[in-house]
Amino acid sequence: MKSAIPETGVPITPPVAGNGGDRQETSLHGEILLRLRDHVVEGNIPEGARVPERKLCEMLGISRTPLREALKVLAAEGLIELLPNRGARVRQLSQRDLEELFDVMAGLESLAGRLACEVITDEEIAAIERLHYEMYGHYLHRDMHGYFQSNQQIHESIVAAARNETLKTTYANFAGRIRRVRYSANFARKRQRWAEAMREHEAILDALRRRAGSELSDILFQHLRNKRGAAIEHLAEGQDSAPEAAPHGS
Amino acid sequence: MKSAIPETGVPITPPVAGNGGDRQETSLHGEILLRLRDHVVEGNIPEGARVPERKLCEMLGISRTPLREALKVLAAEGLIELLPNRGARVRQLSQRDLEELFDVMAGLESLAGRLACEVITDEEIAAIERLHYEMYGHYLHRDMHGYFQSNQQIHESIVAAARNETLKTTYANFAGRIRRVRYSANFARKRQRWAEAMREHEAILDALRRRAGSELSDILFQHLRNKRGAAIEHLAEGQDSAPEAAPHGS
DNA sequence: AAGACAAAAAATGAATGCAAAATAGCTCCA
DNA sequence: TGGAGCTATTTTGCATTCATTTTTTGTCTT
Repeated sequence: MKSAIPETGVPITPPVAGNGGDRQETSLHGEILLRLRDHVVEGNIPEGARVPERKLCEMLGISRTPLREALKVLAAEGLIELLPNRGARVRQLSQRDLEELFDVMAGLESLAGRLACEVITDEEIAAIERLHYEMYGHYLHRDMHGYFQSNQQIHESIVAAARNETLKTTYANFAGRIRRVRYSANFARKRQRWAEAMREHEAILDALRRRAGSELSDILFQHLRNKRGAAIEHLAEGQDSAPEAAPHGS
Repeated sequence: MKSAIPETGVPITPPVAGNGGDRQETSLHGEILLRLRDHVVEGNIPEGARVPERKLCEMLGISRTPLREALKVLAAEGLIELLPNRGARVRQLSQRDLEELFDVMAGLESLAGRLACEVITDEEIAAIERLHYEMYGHYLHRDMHGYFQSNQQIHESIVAAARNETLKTTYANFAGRIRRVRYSANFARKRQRWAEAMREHEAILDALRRRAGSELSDILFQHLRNKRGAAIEHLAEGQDSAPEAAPHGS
């Protein structure tokens, strides 16, 4: 490798010499794609901010060609926007966009539940039950973060139990798009909504045990619909106007 | 066999001078993407066939850079595969892949139905009813092709009625992936299954009229599940070994 | 004659170069 | 002082070029 990384910018991750580490990805383009996607999903770039290619190239230590390929893919995934002749910006989600995304996620999880009922094993159910009680513990201790994690794991377990890689990939894609929001959405939970969510989770588990596919499908959809409501409300309050260009005084 | 593609130098479509005609797309890359996607979706390239960049460039009359960008996007969409250092090939769907795709489509339509019930207007329902009777006419006349079209239009109308652009886009993506199969799947319909499908459509319309969301969701899922069954069977019979080179002469 | 090895040819992956478009900067004027 | 208009710089889009990797071809050995 000869291209000395211009010292202009700080590399997004430590400049690993070999491949990207934990993920097996051979091509530079693929590696770039993974890193850029993470970088965007994790919210390191302010929403709506213009992101000059040159800067990204310097940050990543590569030329523009593979970067542009990665950008095109990220745009296709809905994470960024590509304005003709005007560069890439992190996609800014309107309230309507969020509603739509939440609904699609709800549909996917609802589908996952239905499919899971057809093929889930007792062991998988047992594992989800364990997560459920773990989550219940967090609930009792008012441990928001722990609750969030267990909750997420439960939902992911259901998706995994559906044994449908296509679904899983699609689900992951949407999850990435709303990840930022999802997190804050979780903290939006008021005490009451929290208790409600716990009850819904009981119902989910119950339907799952009985392998009641269409029932579970309904419950999951409603559960996520309620979540959506909380999330959107929360965001509507919090970020009314200026989501970018933070006033540099504070 | 080396390439079922027209010989070198023949553009896929006449080299439109201005913009792409009916679609508004400004960038060359975008134009290329649309054309290539259509080209693949319509099945002009044999499945699993290697597609040399050079040849495509000549066909499209462009250089490799925008073409490669488009290929990356198509790969992200699941239409083609990109083997490292070994070029692009049209993605070959295994039977399992198809099952998964059909299930996800079923989930998406099921979701669409549920959402549609919340917001659909009487006019939209009336339009779907018209399509339904039109389809029934085709059914009575044993007009397979007409039936197929009306059927497709009904399903698309339901998706449209959900008023969720994200869902619509995602649905279109999956529809593209299985389009080839979908078509032949349709011809797989035996007389009996056909009658069954008509009855299911009656039920769909009924649930829609009553705005019975979760009921419609169930019916749609089952309807597509049955379709899936027919399609997969058909393909398992017909294309054991050679999944390409469709004898479309029949 | 069949298989193995090696060199040539071709294809891919990435970098660089160049023209067009957009943004920034500057001058001039009311 | 503030804005319209023009110029310079930056940035994007695409073509071209360079370096590897893969594939093909040809020869030699057993």
